[in-house]
This record gives sequence, C-alpha cells and structure tokens, in this order.
Amino acid sequence: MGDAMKKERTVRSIAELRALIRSTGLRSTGPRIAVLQRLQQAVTPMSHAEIAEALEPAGLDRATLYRNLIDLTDAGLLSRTDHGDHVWRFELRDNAHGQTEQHPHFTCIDCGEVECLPDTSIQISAPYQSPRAIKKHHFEVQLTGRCDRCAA
Amino acid sequence: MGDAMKKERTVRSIAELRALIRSTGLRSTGPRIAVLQRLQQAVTPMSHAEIAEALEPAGLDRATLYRNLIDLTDAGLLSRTDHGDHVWRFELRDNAHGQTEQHPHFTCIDCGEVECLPDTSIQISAPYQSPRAIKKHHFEVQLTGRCDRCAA
DNA sequence: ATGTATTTGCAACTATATTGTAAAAAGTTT
DNA sequence: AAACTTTTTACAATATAGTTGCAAATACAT
Repeated sequence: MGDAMKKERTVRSIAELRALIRSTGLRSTGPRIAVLQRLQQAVTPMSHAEIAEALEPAGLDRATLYRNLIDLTDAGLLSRTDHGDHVWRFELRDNAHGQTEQHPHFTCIDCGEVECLPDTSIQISAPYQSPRAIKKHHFEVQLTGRCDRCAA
Repeated sequence: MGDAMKKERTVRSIAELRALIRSTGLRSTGPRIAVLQRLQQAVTPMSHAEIAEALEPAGLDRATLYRNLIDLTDAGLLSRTDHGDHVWRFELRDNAHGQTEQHPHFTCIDCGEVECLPDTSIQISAPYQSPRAIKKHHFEVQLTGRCDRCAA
C-alpha cells in the first residue's frame, strides 16, 4: 500500500477484542478472537484464503472461518467486499458500531494487489437522477486498473 | 437504469457482427453471434447466468458460453467486470478495438441491480502517490450502495 | 471439393463456498 | 462451582461456479 493512507490503527488487546465481540451479542470464542487479531495486523483487506492460510496451521477449520467471517460482518465488526476481481476480502471496521470508515480501494487487474486510497482522492458530483445513496454519500468506491508494478 | 446514461446504441446486423468477430481473428459461429446479439439488446451488463438463461433454451451449452465470453473478452469485444457483488457481468464494448468507453457503475448491495452512471459524475484527483493508472485515467470505477428502491 | 485448425457439446473435474449435525464450549442461573 | 441452555465448533457432506479434456462437428482457407 502507498504511504498516502498510512494512519494510526487502534490495536486492541485480547480482553478488548473479547469485550468487542460480546458487545455485539456474539460469544467470544478462540476462532473469532484469532480472526480479529489477524485482521487488526493487516494493512489491506484480506481474502478468506489469506486468512485461512494464516490461521489453519493453528488448527482453524475453514467452514468455521467462513461462518465467523459472515457472523462478524453481520455483527458490524468486519466489512466484506469484492474489489473487482471476484475475491471476497474482509477488513476490520475501525469503530465498533456499524459505520465503516470508508475509503476508496484500487485493485490491480493483473496481480490482484489491493491498495487503499485517501478519501479525498475522489469527488462524486451527484447528477439529477443518481441514486439517493450517492447524494447521501452512503456508498463504497472501487477502482480497478493496472498497478505501477504490473504496468511497467 | 436511470435516464442519465441513456444513449444511442449501435445495433449491428448479423452480417456486421460476423465481420466484427472475424476482424478479431476469431471464427464467426452461431454461439458467438447469439451472445453478441443478446448483449447488444442489454441495457446493463449481464451476468453469465442471465446470458445462459436467455440462450440455453436455444440449445447453447454452458461451457461453450463460458469459453466464448472469455474469448470475446480477450478479443476486446466484451468487458468482464465484477460489480462488487461477486458476480461476473459482461458488457458489449461499443467500439471494436480495445478501448472501452468507460463509465462508472452503481450496484445495489441488496437487490444486485446494476446502474450505469454518467461519466461526468465522478472526478478523480490523483494524489502524489496514487497508481499511474489513476493519473492516466486507465481504470474502471465501481460504486456500491443501496439503490432507491431498496432504501425505501 | 478437400484439408486443417478452431470450435462445439458433452462429461468429468476442480475450486470455492455453504449446510447438516453431533459434540464441545460459552455464558447464565442456581 | 454444578447444572442448564444456547451458541459455536469441527468434521463431513453437499451445493455452486467455473474449468478442462476430448471426440465430433464446423469454419474457412486453399
């Protein structure tokens, strides 16, 4: 990821992660804590496969991982997005309750690398007939193209 | 789709589609003409499943369809994109040779409907460290949110 | 017409994701 | 802290999406 988006990331202790999970009504379990711990170290959204690769050696089951990623997403702790390359990627939401701190993503159509862009890089001018979501700025932005490395 | 993007669409005869396919070096076959014919009637990008549903009754094989969608995409006649909902969608490119006439898409995260937006609705201001693709305007833009109908 | 390379259509297969369920664990109540 | 109830796990089985292999059929050049 470029430097443009580098920012302070809240790193939570296991006890804090426990409390965070419990606050959504879900039970605090080993697999869930492991997922959140791994994702809070990530600098870009991680695919299920990447998370699995990181956590399966520790004995985590794939189906359990899938269900947890969905549960944690439904609970508002994660966001699940497809960055244009047909791969689901999961990202820790920075605040606990729902609103995602949004920023645009750029995905390379060759190597698949995902880059976070500063929020200021894109202006949307809502035309007369655009969906209300756009006028209200309730949407996600995804760009796809060839990254500098692959373009070279 | 909103009126904002409604525009003249070139409708090609079968003979013209034949010539178009041949011009890429591919052979002009029934399935390929059927795909192009169907896509030139479409007002939004179509998923593989939608195209299959339209053409299988006429006896088109799914594997053949997959291969043709890929071949026609590689040949530059179609574009294949994932609009954020993990579904590949195919769109006829308006001109024959490579450059897609780009415009942003908006996809509803609830109902999955895809809407084409006018090209003028989004300004990208490339920051110092953004990928070259952005500075050169070689990228696709995809927005996701809740459409008016689902938000109501 | 004939010949060669491409394409089709069918089936088999791979990869990804989801579901069923008995056993285990979390959290609550006593 | 033992007993209880509900959620979650872990394994297997199953669905879904997309790909591959290959013999027969077709496109198109000669």
